[in-house]
Amino acid sequence: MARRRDLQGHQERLSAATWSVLAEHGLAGLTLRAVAERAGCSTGLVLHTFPDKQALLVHARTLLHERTAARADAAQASGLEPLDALRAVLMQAASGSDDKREEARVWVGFLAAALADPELARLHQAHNRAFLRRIQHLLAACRPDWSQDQTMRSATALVSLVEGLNALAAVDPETYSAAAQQAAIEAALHQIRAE
Amino acid sequence: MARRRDLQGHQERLSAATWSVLAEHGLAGLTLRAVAERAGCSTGLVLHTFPDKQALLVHARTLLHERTAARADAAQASGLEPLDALRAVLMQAASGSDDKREEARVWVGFLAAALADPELARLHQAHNRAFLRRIQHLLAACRPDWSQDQTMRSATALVSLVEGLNALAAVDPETYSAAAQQAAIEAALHQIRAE
DNA sequence: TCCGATCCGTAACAAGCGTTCCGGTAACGG
DNA sequence: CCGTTACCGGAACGCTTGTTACGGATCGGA
Repeated sequence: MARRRDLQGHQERLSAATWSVLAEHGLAGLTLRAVAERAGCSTGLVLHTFPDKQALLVHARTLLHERTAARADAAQASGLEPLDALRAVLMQAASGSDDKREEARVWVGFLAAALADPELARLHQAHNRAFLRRIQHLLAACRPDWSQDQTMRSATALVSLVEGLNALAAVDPETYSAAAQQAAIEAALHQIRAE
Repeated sequence: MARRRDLQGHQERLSAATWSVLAEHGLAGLTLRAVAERAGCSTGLVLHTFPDKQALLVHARTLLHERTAARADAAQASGLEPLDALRAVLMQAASGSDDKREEARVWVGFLAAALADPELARLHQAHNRAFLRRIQHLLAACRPDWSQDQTMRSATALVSLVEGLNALAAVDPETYSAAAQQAAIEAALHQIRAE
């Protein structure tokens, strides 16, 4: 026997480095060497931790979703009233702060990578549909009088609004500032309440 | 003197090939060789038509915007009532048909490329802000009683909704079908009318 | 203490990239 | 009809990429 490595720790550290590089240098700059340098290790460690580059991307994408899902869980639990819970979930999903905007850039990068990689596309679909279901359930609690169709339509619109805000803020943070995003979400919530 | 080349024709053909490759193989598959093969020419012609790869991307991005702007102009002119004009513009911007969905994939690709390329980011901002202003003006015609702030907020929400629908439909066309997109846009328009 | 198994950094590999350059070729003017 | 000139294809270059293989470093157990 000999020294035991911290596999899970390496995976998480390399995934974090992947996010960082992806946010800063985009998809084209996301090389194994750049990830290794950002993580402070060699490219050898990267491919001892993951079988290949795609596996690294898949792990980073999955971990990103788990983080956001946990954050959404916390936001959802914080709100007592159904509408407050819905607001909290939508607001934390939007890219208000700087680190959230970095996360939005990473999200756009993974989205573009999913255009060519079927596995990443599968992951994106699964995660986005889970988010859609979450909003749908919150919406049903807010408006139990709505039909399932109407609830579904409204959930689709809310999710599209939030992800559209994120995507646009990733490249144009001035126009889509935190205040502009909050105002847009608040207006959409107002519609939910009033209609 | 000798034979004269069709510079503009080559530029347009290569830009179209760029869109096609970008939609099918993503950012990573967007190589000069792939573009040349799709256009049915050699890589030499590509770099005789454009100084380098970035210039090709910039031209393709600009041409894409001009096409969509022309289509938006046509949609805007077709509607007699202000609300109908707004509806027509939003609907043509959404990715209902198959070729529109391909366009949405291209848009996502350029968006991700803009994360690392400042020039592409500049173009994206300019084009998106122009679209935002267009919606803002249409909205002002629909609701002259609204304040400028309220008009601006609503325009931001509408643009984010449409671009979010496009981005999500690019990777998950089943969930974000043409019908789902139209329903989401129609619901947003209903809010404009009712509020 | 020393052995041996385990882990990781280094260096090399082939493949593919953007880009350059030159030779053949096609078209126009005389 | 022919010579000149502009144009384009294709091969080559240097570089970077993902991936692999090897050797040294490092720790646990006897």
